[in-house]
Amino acid sequence: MAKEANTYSISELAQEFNVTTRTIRHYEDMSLLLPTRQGQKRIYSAADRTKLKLILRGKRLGLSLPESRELINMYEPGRSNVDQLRRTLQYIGAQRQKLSQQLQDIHKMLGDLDDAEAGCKHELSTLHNVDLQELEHLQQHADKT
Amino acid sequence: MAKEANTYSISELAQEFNVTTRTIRHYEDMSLLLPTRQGQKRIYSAADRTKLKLILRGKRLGLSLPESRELINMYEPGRSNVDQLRRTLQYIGAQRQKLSQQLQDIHKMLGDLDDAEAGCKHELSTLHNVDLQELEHLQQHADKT
DNA sequence: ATTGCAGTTTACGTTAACGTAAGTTATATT
DNA sequence: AATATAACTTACGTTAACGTAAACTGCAAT
Repeated sequence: MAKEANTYSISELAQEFNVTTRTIRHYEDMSLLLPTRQGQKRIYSAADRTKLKLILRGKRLGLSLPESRELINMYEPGRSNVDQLRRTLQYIGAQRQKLSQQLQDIHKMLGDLDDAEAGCKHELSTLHNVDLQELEHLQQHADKT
Repeated sequence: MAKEANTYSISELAQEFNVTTRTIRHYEDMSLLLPTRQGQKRIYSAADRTKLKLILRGKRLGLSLPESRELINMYEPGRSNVDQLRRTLQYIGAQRQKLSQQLQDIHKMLGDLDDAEAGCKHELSTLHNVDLQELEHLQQHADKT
């Protein structure tokens, strides 16, 4: 049984996810990540990498860092407290609501984009006709001289 | 033909969309809205109301105010410039990409929420069993005294 | 006339999420 | 040994999107 290292340096993760090392350290400051250390250097596990991925996904969806922290902690075990579990279930429901609202928003916006695109293309085509007319004028003018 | 007023005061819009008047004025400062005036007071048209709705939708999807401004301007006429139209089409495409990325993110996160919920409910059920066992102990203890 | 809203302007304050710079340390390479 | 490279800590700076406070202006009802 060989040792499966499967760890990452901070710059490896930074490269992979296209963020700065400062950003990753900031997430640690905000208690979203807690990599082990090798001397002074941070060593990130596969789990850490996944957490980072979740944070960035949350960011794309407009979550704050505390919100992402909540979600990450949810996915982890060891909350064995009934009240806390109930609160977590509440939170899950709330998040679902937000996401379904976002789904609606996205579909509406996609519709709007379709309309806008159609409008643009239409205008473009009429403008092209104008261009062609102007071009003909120019050519006639050129013919005359 | 009667006149259809269909205008709003700033506080009416604020109430309807659950934002502060400060927020609405801020959008004006950022050139997202440009209501007419009745003396000093701002008068918002139905079009202004729609714009506000678009801004807030954009906000829910993580757009910045300049981005929302772009989108709003897109939906309006009078850009009759070929280059500008092409750039707008580009922008539309980019937005679509972002939205489809968000769609993916949302579906993934919804899946994660399902998992988390299942985990929670499972833990809750086992904890309830523990509670029941403890309850029995307590009752037996109470019986003894 | 005054009290009380609803609205206005001006301007400084606040928070989140990093950016950026300066100085330090550890490891590897020439 | 010296230099480079990557990482580290500390700490002040920046930007967006408003919040908040202060002081002013109508207009309406008491």
